[in-house]
Amino acid sequence: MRLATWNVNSLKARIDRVVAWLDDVSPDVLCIQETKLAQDKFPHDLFVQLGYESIHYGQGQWNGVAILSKVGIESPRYGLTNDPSGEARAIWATCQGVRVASLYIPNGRSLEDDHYQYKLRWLEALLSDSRLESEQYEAVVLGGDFNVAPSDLDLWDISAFDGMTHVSPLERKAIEAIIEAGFVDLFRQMYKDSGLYSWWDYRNGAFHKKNGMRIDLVLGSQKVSRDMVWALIDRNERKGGQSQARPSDHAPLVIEFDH
DNA sequence: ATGGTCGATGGTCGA
Repeated sequence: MRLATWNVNSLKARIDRVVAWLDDVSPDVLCIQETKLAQDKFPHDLFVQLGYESIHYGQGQWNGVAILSKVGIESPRYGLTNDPSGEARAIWATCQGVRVASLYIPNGRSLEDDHYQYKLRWLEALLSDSRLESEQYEAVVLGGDFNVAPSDLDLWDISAFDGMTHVSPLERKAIEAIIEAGFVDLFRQMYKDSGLYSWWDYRNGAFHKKNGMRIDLVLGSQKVSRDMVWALIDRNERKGGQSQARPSDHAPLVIEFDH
């Protein structure tokens, strides 16, 4: 199975690029974050023309997550069991026997902000659901924008992140807790190098300066980890250019495993 | 190059 996750930063603004990318890469399953679409605005019919069934959990101008699948969608679930807010940040489906989540973890904003405590509560609720789903399914993948760089390898300069979110010990512990619950950071399993990022700020020429972070992850259960074949971050998709529509600030992460 | 993000939105916030 080829599975990808991509924070598109508005599906409406990105639809041409998403369609072209699906045509190029042909993932069996695509987890999308930040659709920024109301529930009734999602282009299910367009994706059907490309061979994909889809489910969407939208709330309008912010957030919004979706799963596209060429191999079926069963047992959809919206949100988290103990969701701290009700924002549209999690959606689940079974695709060809694989339990898939598309996740958009809260940003946190700053360590002093209430939104940071919300982020930590949200990650706790995700840990709880990850355990629940693991009891039901052997193959589980949690794909999404985690808004956490798991280690110092996952950003360009740790000194630029002193006192910032995305790297704080509590956020990293929350990711580590999911890993201790039996999940594996599938991209990191394949590559140990620094400098491999999935997000670059639009501002200050960050992409060209290689000032990025690896905050988009696919966490897989042991079964998926054992069956991994390859992984890649499609950083070409972060490029702009005069002949191309504007990019998202995130690049897609693609994994392939025997299934 | 005396500026330097983007998207939803319709003044300003969120990332």
